[in-house]
Amino acid sequence: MSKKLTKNQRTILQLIQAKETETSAQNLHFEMQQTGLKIGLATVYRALKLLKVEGKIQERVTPEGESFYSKIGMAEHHHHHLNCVNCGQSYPLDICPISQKITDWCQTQKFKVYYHTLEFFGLCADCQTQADNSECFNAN
Amino acid sequence: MSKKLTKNQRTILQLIQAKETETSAQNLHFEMQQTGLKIGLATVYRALKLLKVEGKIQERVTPEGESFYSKIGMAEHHHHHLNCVNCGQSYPLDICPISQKITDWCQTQKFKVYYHTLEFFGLCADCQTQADNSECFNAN
DNA sequence: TCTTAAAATAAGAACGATTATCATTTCAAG
DNA sequence: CTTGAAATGATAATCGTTCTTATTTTAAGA
Repeated sequence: MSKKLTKNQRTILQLIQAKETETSAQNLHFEMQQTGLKIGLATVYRALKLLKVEGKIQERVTPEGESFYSKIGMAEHHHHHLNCVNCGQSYPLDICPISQKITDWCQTQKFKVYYHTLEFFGLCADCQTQADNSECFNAN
Repeated sequence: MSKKLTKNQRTILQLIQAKETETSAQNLHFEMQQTGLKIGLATVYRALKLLKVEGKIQERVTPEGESFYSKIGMAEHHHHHLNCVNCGQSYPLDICPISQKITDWCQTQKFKVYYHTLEFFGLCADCQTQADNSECFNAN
């Protein structure tokens, strides 16, 4: 289990671990191109999938269907979001009410938990006023 | 706010409310065709977006980027999942550790919470053994 | 009941992130 | 140095979703 990583895979893992914010596959690809590292987009996706399956990074799929990747949040230091169902904006929270006890229980379900996501959905301040005016339902 | 719904929009809302399980836009479209109701796929998507923005239904985006819709879970009667990062399978849970107190706190952030999602990610029983053998990383 | 402007709709094209394909290159064991 | 497996790059294909545009429906006013 957990085979030795290739150079590309290691580079991507390090890039992600160096970031405090989540990033997309496309963005990682762009960054590597800028740095002079030639790498195919498909390879980036393949590496991300591998790292994900090995539990080394975590993925969040936005309401728009795009995936963002980040290092596994250590202890209580990970992020959840308030997501606006109208404009799609995500506002990070810094609380996490999921106790270790709950994660432990999930493990007993013959499921190996790497991490969890907790997302709240509703209307952000801006869209609350807009929605009241019954307009701007095509924000993003 | 909350304008009168069109016939199509009402039909879709009722279809969703009649279901105990989440359903996709494509599936709703298919079902309505079967029933003899002629409706365009785009109209289904527009209706779902409207209902979502009005807080009448909730959306869950799978790790594969597909959206599933369901009625807003009343009280503690909604669903969270164990999601396998390898094969993509979602196993519904029937516990929810998010207290009303937390939701209330989110409301104080000038954010109107309609609902939340809580998802656990890791390896399901099958994929744990497969991953140990370092194979089959292309399940789905 | 007509008129008419706004909203809703249908059909299909377009979009875009992701995945599949496949030929080529790299890697590691022998 | 061989050689087969794994990784890679370039690009085509996929597919759920959104956009476009012409048409139809709706609802309010005359």
